Amino acid sequence: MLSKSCIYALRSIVFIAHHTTTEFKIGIKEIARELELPAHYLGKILQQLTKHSIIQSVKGPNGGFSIDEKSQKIKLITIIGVIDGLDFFNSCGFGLKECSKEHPCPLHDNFKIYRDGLLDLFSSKSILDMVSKIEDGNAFIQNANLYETGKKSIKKY
Amino acid sequence: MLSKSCIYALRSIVFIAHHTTTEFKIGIKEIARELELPAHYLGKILQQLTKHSIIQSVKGPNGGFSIDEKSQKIKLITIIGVIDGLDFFNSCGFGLKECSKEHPCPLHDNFKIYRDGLLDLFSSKSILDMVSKIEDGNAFIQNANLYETGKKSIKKY
DNA sequence: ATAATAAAAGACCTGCATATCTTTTATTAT
DNA sequence: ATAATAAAAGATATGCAGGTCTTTTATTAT
Repeated sequence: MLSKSCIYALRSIVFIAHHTTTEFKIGIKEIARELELPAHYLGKILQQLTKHSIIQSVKGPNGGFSIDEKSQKIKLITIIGVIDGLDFFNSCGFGLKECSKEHPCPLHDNFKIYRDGLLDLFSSKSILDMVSKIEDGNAFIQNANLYETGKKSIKKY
Repeated sequence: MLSKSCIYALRSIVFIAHHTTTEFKIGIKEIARELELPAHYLGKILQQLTKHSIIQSVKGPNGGFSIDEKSQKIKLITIIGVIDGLDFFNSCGFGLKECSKEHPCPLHDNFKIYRDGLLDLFSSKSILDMVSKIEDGNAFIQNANLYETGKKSIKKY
């Protein structure tokens, strides 16, 4: 639904928002390491986001990426629009060229509910909303450490 | 969400169910023409479906594809499982390896609603359900003819 | 000034979904 | 038997998302 690029973008932005201030920036390598993403590829994506002023970057020593207060209020849908475009939210689940009230596919109404629901979701949630959840300990943007204590994953020996 | 292959499969099956009986079969070329799909590629897909006994095929003159009564009751999710697999319905929208109640991504609950909803939808609807809608004139599986009379698409000159 | 750092930019590679083309096999009609 | 038909099967091509590698540019610290 969302491309990998888009997912990488969203997770990185949230990570940057969580870990930086205008003074303390964070580099591609560290983001890539912490989120387990391919560093060079991530570079391209962050470039795009920088060009669109969704995040800020500084080159050279102590450089890296950060995100200002204002940008943290950006809604997820904006980022999706920049990376993937918004065609998905107006497309037919069965691939019909035109799928509308006048010429619906057999699941038009059903698909529409979910597509519209996701659109509403992405249109209502901001970067900051994600970060808050993480800071409250109610969500994660990094992968679970499989060897963490108390995780069901292990415990079988 | 569904791959092109899967969409081609679903549309073709519905088309076959709508247009054939055990006596009157339909060939790849005609299906491809009517649904505007690449014929040879479609062949491969129909092969898979035949192997899985979701449709039936006969070679030679007057041969082609058909679908028996019993197979028309097959649910869409079965076809999706054959062509795409069902990983999607158990995956994280943010790409986390583990995304669960214990280690949720920031939109875990929201994504889950839509994923589960789609799963229920595909699990409840059969080929026959699709065909019925079409035969009742309440849905289409072929693309709209842009030059059809009374379609908003044109009418601007 | 120089060296070190880190993003930006550009060129290139890879794998897979998608698509095409050709040959083979099964079936039917003559 | 033979020719025609149509799916099956196999080999090959294409396009693009995803990923890597190298060079350039901007910035900072010494």
